[in-house]
Amino acid sequence: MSRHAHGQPAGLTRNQALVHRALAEAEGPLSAYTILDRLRGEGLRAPLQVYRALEKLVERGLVHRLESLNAFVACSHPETAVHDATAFAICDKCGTVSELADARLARRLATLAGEAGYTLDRSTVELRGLCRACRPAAG
Amino acid sequence: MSRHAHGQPAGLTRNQALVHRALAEAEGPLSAYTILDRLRGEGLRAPLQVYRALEKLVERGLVHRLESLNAFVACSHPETAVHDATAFAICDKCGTVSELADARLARRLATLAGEAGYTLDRSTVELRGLCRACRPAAG
DNA sequence: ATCGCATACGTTATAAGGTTACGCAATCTG
DNA sequence: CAGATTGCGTAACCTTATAACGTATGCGAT
Repeated sequence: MSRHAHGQPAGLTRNQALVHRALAEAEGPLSAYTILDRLRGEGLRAPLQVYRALEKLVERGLVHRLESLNAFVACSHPETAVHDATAFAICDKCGTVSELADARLARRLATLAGEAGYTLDRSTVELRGLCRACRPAAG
Repeated sequence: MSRHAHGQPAGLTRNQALVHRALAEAEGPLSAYTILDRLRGEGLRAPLQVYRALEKLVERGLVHRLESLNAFVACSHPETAVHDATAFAICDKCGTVSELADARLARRLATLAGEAGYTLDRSTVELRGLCRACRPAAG
């Protein structure tokens, strides 16, 4: 496995490693600007530094972008080869995010896209609702 | 059906009708600011006028927001009751969008969310790839 | 070694997308 | 008619993302 003992993936540049660590240490998704703020102490100053690092990290499947939130999360199972068919459940109240991998869903999406005449390159699946903790207790 | 002969849904305010028409007449998705620009001739001046209209239109299921594009499209089957489980296929080359409704997908998403401990309120499913016309011809 | 190329970096400025705050007008409801 | 609700218009502002430019560094081929 391409990691050191400290859990940092190998082969990252300084900025990439900083951004990845910020996300890995966060409880939930962070916006690019929040990441920037958290890394000012490390010398980062401009949005582009963060966006460039994020771009590479997303390419490598180490970070996911949550489109409906304009935010980013560290991938919770970076070992997995395929990261472009991942679904996310997002709690509308507390913001908790769960990463879901499901082959059946992936197949259904591929089939649907194919039937509509599209090749499927990557998919965005974001489910909004309430997590167990935030759900009002049942009668 | 709640429409006039001209295809405009009934019960819309002026701004809502303008925004809806702009989207219905467009070939593809439009950003809020593009809508605004197209409606300046009709007297719209500020982003908020468009966003407010969009909010209502989305609530009523007449318009969908494409999160991965930060853009909006008119719903292609507004008669359908349920608009919160719609999937979209988006061509990365020409920008064409197809709206896909699929009960099996909807069920799978509901199941997945449930298994992860979430209630499912609404889902975002956006499939990126190439449409038939843009796909390089096979051998 | 050094040229050419690719990749990352840093900085400034700016574009694009979205919201807050405030007040007025019309409509509905009791 | 009082109060509530909904929509409207304007200005200012905030957040998110990219363009444009130049520098530095590693690396393979001549």
